Amino acid sequence: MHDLSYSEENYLKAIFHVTCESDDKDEAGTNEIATQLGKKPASVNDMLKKLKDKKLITYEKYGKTSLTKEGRKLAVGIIRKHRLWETFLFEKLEFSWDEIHEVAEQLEHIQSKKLIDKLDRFLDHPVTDPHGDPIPNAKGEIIIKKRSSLASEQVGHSCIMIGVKDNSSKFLKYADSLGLAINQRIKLIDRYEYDDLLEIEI
Amino acid sequence: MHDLSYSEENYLKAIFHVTCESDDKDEAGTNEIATQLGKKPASVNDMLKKLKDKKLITYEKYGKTSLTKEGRKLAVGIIRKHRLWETFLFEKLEFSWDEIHEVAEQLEHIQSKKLIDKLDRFLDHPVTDPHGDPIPNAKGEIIIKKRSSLASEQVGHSCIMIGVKDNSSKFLKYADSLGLAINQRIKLIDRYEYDDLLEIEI
DNA sequence: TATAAATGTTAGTCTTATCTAACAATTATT
DNA sequence: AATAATTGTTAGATAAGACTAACATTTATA
Repeated sequence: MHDLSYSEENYLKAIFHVTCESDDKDEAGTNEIATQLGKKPASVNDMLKKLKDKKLITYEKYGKTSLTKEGRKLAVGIIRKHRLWETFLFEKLEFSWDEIHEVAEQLEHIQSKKLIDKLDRFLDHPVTDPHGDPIPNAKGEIIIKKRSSLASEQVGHSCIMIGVKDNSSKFLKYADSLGLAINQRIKLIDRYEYDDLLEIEI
Repeated sequence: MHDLSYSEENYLKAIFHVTCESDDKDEAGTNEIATQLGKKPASVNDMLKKLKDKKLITYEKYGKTSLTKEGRKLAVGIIRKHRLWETFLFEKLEFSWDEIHEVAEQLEHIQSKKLIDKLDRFLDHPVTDPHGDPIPNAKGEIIIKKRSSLASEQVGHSCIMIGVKDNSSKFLKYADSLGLAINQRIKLIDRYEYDDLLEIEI
């Protein structure tokens, strides 16, 4: 049906991340997508035209972008692959939390429906990846959990960490060093007015 | 050190197959490589120049090509990845004999030394892939078994099938339907002079 | 609301990898 | 050895995806 290039897949995924997976907005701008992907706005502009021609996004000159039904379906498929591979790397190959993202960025582009279905079964149909992000099912359904960020919690309250926003190796290593992990209970002890630095109890 | 493109990797692999893995010759011609890869000779010519500049092959105008030590090392690395992935697909994900090659063609290009080392351990350091081909070890050593083709055996003799030359899905399905499999004993019953068709007992 | 800042677009260039068509060299054959 | 067949090379075209630099539009702000 749709045969997407490596690049086209990355753009769809990026658009999904800044729209569907964002709490506030449901449209993406050229610059925003460029930042997300580490590309230049001019390159993004070229690709938006192409994706529009393929009817995977809605887009008008100087306007914002969002995924069409078809585009969203494809994006979710890529994210499903990414998160299943992350789970495989973490659970079966004993990769650490901070190493899996980079390798999954490559593995997510492997084209084989059968492979993903079999991987899903091999992993026993996991529902979240090692970072706490939901894994879409084979039908393309994804449960986007309402999550509130630690920064928006009130001092004195306690909560459970269900995921992280920043999947960079640097941040995850830092989180690890603090003892932060998925399903870890966190109590907000204090917030410094000056720079919103949080003091927490793990 | 060397960062190869998807395409460059495929060329190195193809050159390895028609030289190092061949019984008769140790050099490859432009046409031969083109056939192996399903590309045009002109494209191969361009790439040979590039690989020569990178010191991965030896090549002179109108001459034959062979891998340098460095080129061979890289080619073996790709083949190691290919065959480990094939083994994974067959043994862990229950893919069939004829389905694994196509998917491994994609997986072999994933760049992560750690991934391959961990996959190797996960599979318990296999020495041959599901088609009977040897898997190079982590040092890049590969045992190229002396194999004689069934066609060169004498009538009345019996032998053990250790591998197949043609990894195409079409051929492997046919082999399967005949009851042919790795480690299968085969007896050569008769050979027809007319077209060298063989009659065998499985 | 006029202007500055931010954001988005276009035109033109570059690289990689492929192709076709024409040409050149080598090898095989009569 | 002359010629035919095969094999290898070159030049020029194309397509994808990225870039820079210049320009246009929209949004924010003084």
